Amino acid sequence: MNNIYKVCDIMNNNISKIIGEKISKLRKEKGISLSKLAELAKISKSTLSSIESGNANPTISTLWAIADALNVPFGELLPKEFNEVDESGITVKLIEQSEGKPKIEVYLMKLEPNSVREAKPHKKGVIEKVLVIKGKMVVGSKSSPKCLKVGEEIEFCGDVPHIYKALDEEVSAIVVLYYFPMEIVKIKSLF
Amino acid sequence: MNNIYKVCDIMNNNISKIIGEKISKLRKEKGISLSKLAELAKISKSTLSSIESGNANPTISTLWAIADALNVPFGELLPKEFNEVDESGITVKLIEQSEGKPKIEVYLMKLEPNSVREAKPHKKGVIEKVLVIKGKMVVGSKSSPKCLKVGEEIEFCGDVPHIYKALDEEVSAIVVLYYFPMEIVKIKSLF
DNA sequence: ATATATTGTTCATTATATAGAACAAAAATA
DNA sequence: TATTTTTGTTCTATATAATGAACAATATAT
Repeated sequence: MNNIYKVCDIMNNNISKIIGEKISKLRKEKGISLSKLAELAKISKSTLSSIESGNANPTISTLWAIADALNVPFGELLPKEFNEVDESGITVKLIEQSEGKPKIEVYLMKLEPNSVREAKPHKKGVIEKVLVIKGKMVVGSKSSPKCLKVGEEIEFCGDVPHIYKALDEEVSAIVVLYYFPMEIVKIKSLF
Repeated sequence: MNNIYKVCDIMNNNISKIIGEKISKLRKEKGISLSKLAELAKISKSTLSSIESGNANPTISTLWAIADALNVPFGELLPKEFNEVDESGITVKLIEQSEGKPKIEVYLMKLEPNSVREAKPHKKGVIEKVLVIKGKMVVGSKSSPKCLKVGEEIEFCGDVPHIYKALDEEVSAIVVLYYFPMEIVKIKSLF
């Protein structure tokens, strides 16, 4: 038993546990029994039982059959992605990235009401754009943040400490990082 | 849901084939050999070989290890989800939606080189914003579309026929739909 | 040119995911 | 009430996913 197996086992356990819980939750929401779901998915009860209890490492075909039987998209069974970070009520998910000129990263940021994130400076020459999709937030350089509402956007140099703060409702925003040297700080109100 | 794929893909090919092709494609894009990827993912060459060739039914832990080694989110290896529409080289995926005022929908649009999409008018009072993340594209109302490159964005009334056209490289763009009555058409160049 | 390393595939072996039967407990039936 | 059905779990047996070695074909190095 070497390290590789050890690592695999640990990883596997976490994923399996999350998947198992999701399946169990979805099944109960649909109000069907484990036996019934196994029958619908055309897999054995024992297999489904071990998957739901988290002591399994199911194959893709088995999972697919379960998703199909539950009538949910496959991704519904999976844990949150690696690129999805959750800290103190703020979730950041990488949507898209490009290695062009400039290099770009696009994130979907979700903030629970009144949550705050203080971000350390990025490298010199990083421009950050924030476009508010839902709610109201205060965002920008820590020294002079601006209040934005739905549809508004801000751009600022990412190389200084900056802040994201949701007001008293849930907030969604698209955050775009441009990696190249510039110095623009402006705010644009669309509506 | 998955029924669609069951009918369209799985009956003929199968999930394994699709997954195998995706992994192979992603690996070649990264420019690494099968042997190297197997090493990175800490799985055997033979396993990876059979997965890529479509003659396998991998476990979730194996797939997870491969996604991790490729440095892509797990979902990247899977067939497209239900919210992802593919037509003539253009993929549109719903990223986020909000029922606020205005109602907003955010999409990630990916266009293969030289692909074109002509969209029918939305309802009156829909404003559409397009932010280019990668490549160059021609976008806007069909009568007066504009050419945008990375970092540039356009807003236009969605209630007229409009067009999305990639130039000779792959294009990614964030598309935001605002559902409320207004009449703005403007273009803003950031860089 | 020869030697060495790396490519991806195929095979036998090993590890393990799934199936199927047996089981007790809880519901549902009579 | 007693009987039957259905619940989810836990075994053993079987099917198969993953491994590691052997392989020919290329590529790289000496």
